[in-house]
Amino acid sequence: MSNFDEMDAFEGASLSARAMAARPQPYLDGLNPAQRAAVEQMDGPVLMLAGAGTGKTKALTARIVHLMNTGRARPNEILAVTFTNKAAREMKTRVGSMLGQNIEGMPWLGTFHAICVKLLRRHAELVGLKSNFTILDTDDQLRLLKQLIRAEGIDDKRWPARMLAGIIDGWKNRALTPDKVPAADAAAYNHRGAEIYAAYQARLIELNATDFGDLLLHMVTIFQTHGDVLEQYQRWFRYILVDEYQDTNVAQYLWLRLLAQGHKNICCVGDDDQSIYGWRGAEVGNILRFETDFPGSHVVKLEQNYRSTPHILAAASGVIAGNEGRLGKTLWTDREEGEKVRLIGHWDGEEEARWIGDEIEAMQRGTRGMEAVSLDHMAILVRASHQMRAFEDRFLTIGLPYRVIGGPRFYERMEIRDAMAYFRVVTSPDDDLAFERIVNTPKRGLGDKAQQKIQMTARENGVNLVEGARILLANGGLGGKGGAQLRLLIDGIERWNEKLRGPALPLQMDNEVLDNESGPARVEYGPPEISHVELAEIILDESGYTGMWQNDKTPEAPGRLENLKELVKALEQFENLQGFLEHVSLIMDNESDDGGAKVSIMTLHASKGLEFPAVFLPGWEDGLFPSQRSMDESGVKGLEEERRLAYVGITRAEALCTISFAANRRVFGQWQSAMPSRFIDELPEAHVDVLTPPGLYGGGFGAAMPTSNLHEAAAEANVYNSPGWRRLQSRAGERGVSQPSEAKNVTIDMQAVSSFAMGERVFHQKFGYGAVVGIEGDKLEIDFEKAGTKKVVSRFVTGCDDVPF
DNA sequence: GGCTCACGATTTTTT
DNA sequence: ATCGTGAGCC
Repeated sequence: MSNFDEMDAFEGASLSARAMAARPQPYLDGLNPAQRAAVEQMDGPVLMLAGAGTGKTKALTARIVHLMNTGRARPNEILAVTFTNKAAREMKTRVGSMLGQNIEGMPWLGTFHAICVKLLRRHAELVGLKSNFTILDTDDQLRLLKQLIRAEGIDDKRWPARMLAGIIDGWKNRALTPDKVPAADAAAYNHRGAEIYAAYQARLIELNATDFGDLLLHMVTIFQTHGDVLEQYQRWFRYILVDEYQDTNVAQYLWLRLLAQGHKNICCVGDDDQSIYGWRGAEVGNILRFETDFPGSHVVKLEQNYRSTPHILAAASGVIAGNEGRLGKTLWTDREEGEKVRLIGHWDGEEEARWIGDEIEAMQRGTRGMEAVSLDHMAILVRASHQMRAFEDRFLTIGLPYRVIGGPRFYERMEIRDAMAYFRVVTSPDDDLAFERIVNTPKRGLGDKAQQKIQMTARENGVNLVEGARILLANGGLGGKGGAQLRLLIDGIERWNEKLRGPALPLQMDNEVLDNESGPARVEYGPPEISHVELAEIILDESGYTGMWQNDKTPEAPGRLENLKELVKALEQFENLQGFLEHVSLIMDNESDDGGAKVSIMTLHASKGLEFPAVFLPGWEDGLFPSQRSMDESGVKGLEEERRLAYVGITRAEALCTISFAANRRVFGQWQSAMPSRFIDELPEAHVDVLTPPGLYGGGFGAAMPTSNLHEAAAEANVYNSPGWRRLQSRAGERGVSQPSEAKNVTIDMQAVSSFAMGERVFHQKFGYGAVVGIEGDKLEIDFEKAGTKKVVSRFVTGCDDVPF
């Protein structure tokens, strides 16, 4: 691109605009016309419809840079919202590197929640909160609800707190405060839902706390009831950008719409075909309605796909075409044809796992002249997390390294939450929920009775639980071992709190004007006597929490201690405990990964936004995928969302996509047979290879025979759905008849014979301690103390010098 | 107050 | 099958 081209584009524009345009704009190079249009259409509402793999992040970041570069907005006047911290981080990094310098921060680039926290801290008093409110996690939320439910005398067995939490979340997603719950929802939670919701909200205010949903809800409320506050931000945010717009819920939508009414420069990026979060409140309708919601808008479609082969795109398009009411895009690519999508049926889930394992090993090795593929470049995407087990079991047995994406996150682990609760009690003694969590952890002999006494005393005196406990002890209301232990804890909290050196005076909150640097109102802290890292160690140590895990003999204990160490290490990056707690309540991700190539296993939901050269999509059976529950609960809408999930799955693949299903599967301990997924029928035949299933003699079904119907070819599996056939098959499997489609030379490495002896006590990362009860080559059969008998490759276990148990 | 046994539920999940 | 919860028992 030359500057002349650039000038041409601006011919007729004012001199200043031309002068602006004359600035170097290297970020425009390498954008395709659609992307470029999305970047250069700066005025008014813009909907960037970005199909899978069409380079939307590139366009989005280029747009941000362009806005700054052309002087349309300063970095702090751009509001850029994402759903995940990961996305926010990526955008920050990319904007930074595109600018080729360290941008002086974009304070308003972040997740909906992070941005709302910033705003809410400035205006907390408008909804009855103090600016230092705490953000409850789901655990606290549930405990609080349970208390309220019991106080109402409701049987929380018949009416679980979880259920109510879900209902309340749903209302919050729809921006409904207790007084606005519609009559149609009156029957919710045994007709008491709205009532308890109101009580819950009131209690949160008392606790000076919010849950995640409140962050949005409170801000919408403030914007709706305080025109002056809203106006101030409408003026401030000259440009608004929203990522993954199809995932926004009603509250987020309202929030955005209110803010966008000022300059009307809102750019929403999304793909209606990838809307897969309807079950948690996302409204596809938001993106479908964009043009009517924002009159005078421009729609730009990004349709050139840079990720997948034509066969893969065609397969995905074929499936998604079954949905009604799409905005409609046609993905295309100039890549080479590549391999067709592969389809294969199996006898049962275990065989499916075995076949995929073999297939992965073959690809890793490189077969049929194809290049070897790194395990990092392969992924297995499942509908429900319980499907992962079959793969984990199999991969553990054959020694195939894998990683599970999206399991419990670091900050959701019990030990981390416990530790955090200690920090919370120390930093804010009013945090009753945190106190409840740790008062008897480790065990201090303070059971229900003692805890109730503390609650009573606190309530009678109108103080927090820590204070209540102190009074109770002073009155001699709790004696014995429990009393002494409680004394220790209370004294400890006091001691730690002194060492903490509470916050010095918060700087004046200025609600009138946004300061130019536009950071959140900052609170300064005095110099602590000891570092918060040391303090954290002291707290965990003196409270006996670390000791509790050191004395714990379960296989998880060492890992938990490790996590605690990591937690303390993470503290170093923060100025103080408060800052850390704030960060953690919003950032719940865990990206730590040790080296070594591994196959990724994850749910389809977790795979959105990712890509892999080779993707396996197992479990395509009606009832499992599409999920029966989804169809029962949400009918056609549910089915369409499942179909979008299929679309997301297929479009994760760059070069090789393998779909499979099993005729039989164990569900909740019961064997069940299933029909192949209806989505299989929707795959366009011209782009699919039906593989011969292994172990089915003579290619019992679908053997690349010209059939008019893939489904029919695949469904024949059920013909053989009898116990006798099954037994025959399982034996065939054991004899090794089951082979991947690529013939391979199986070499059994006899060198690898394990160095373990029968009866030897060993330790395994996942299963804990056990004894060797069988040895076959390098595979060991181990009777684990906790996990039962498993076959495991010897290099995954370590011997221990312990005395045999 | 702590432990054991029985019962029930069991898609997807970020912040 | 398996896991977490809660009631009931020591």
